[in-house]
Amino acid sequence: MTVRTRIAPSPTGYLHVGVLRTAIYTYALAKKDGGTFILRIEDTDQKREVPGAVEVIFSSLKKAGLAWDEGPDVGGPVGPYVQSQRKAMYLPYAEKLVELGGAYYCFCSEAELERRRAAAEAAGGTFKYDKHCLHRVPLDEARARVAAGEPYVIRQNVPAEGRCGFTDELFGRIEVDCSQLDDNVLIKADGLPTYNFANVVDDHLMGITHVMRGSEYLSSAPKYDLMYNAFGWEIPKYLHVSPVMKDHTRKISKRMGDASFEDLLAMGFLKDAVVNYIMLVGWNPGTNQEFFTLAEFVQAFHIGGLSKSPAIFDMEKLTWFNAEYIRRLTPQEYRAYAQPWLERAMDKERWDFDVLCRLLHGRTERFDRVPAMVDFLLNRPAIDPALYDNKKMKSDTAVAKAALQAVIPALQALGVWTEESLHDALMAVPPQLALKNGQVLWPVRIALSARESTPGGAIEIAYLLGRGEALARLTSALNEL
RNA sequence: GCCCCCAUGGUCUAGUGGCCUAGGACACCGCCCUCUCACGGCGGCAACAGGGGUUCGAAUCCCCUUGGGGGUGCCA
Repeated sequence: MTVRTRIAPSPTGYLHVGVLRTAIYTYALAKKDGGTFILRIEDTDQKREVPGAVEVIFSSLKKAGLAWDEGPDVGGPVGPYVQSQRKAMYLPYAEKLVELGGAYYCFCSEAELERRRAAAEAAGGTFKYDKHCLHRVPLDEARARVAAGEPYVIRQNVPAEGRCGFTDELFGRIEVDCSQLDDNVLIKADGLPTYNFANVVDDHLMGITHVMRGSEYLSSAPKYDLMYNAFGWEIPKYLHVSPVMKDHTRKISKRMGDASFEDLLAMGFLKDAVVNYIMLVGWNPGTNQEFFTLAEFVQAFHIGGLSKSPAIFDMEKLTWFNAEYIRRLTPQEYRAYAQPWLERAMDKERWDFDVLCRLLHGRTERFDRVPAMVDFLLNRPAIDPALYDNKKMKSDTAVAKAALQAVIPALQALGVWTEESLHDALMAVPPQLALKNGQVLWPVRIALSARESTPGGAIEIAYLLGRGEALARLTSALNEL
């Protein structure tokens, strides 16, 4: 039997990192066995419809490298792959379930139910539907009322007593008293199915062999098995994965300002770095390997490596992965990524982007930080005199003054203004003054940048600034001393 | 409230009864390299939530407590 898995996102307008992670695992589960990975859009909640959201899912999943074999755009043998387009398929199954005794028609109004729910909660309890319509409305009467056009829903008929449960590949057998379970709505008044029904019908009809989803479905899974059994359908293997958290008590939430996959890319994270990091939030290979291409991950993936507890998303570690991935870029690739960020910050005609990129490449953790790394070139900030004092460089304001006094004429005398000529001219100064290299180069770099740390040292910065600006900065710095 | 699940450093985790003096990575600290920073190299700080059992032996098995997550929707 070939493995068939599916990722079934709701079109929200962005790709949640938790959904991305589930998608990566689900993809790997199928692909490691040469199986089929399916994309299904779960848009049965029309109130939440977001225009263009499906396209965001397409582009995000593609960027992540997760190519689906069947889906809304590429089609497939068990389509359509958008639940709203499958609308007509659900009602017959619901009616069949009614016949089988696993469901019933319900005519209670939403407002009435809401009133009772509020009352139950005010009393400190939980509202549970009392099967009123199951007991009070005989099936033929119910069908007549439906035929007459009366609004209705179809509810699952969960046994009032006994135990029910399901088996998860990771968590094992989980059971609960059926009395704990509510008779959920399967078909809404608008005719569309709820997730609780659509997922069972679609997973069956689409031949899904392994159902992977968030652990928020752990509590409702027993109800799904009840339906599979009522229909006589084969139960798929379940794999519930724990949530991705922002801290110990809160899940990652786009609505609470946390970054989505697209947001991370816009911040200057490389997609491969994000995907690589996400893989490891809640999964480990059992070895010390941390760097995985998607293909390597597919081979390494195994269910036993999944964690049962929630995992906190660590932006610091993602940043480290990103920096590692950036360092592995070729200079050409780096340039392609950095160029837009540099152009946003500075005039490409005035500044030498080749040299800038060479200096920035090994120091870039995220591309959105590039502009701040080079802003001192645009305008020299005021120099804090304390910057000249550096114990390790054996530099202080007196040393700085002597160094600048010697460096300025030496640079004024330079014929060509290149990194090489600057290097030779600056390196000639320390011996003349009986100073160490750092005692000259540190003050020069401070005078040029007014910064404690910079991409590149005195030589590179002097080159980038150009003769006029560099000498002007050195001269004014000397005057301020 | 009730039900389900989970529990190793600050974070992600290895560990499935003796290989554990609890391993790796991020972060942090120190040293080296060095014209700054970064990179790189070396070293360091830091955890089995608590309490009971079971066992010759428990991070590993059981129970309780505590903490955390999830569910309790005509959301998914």
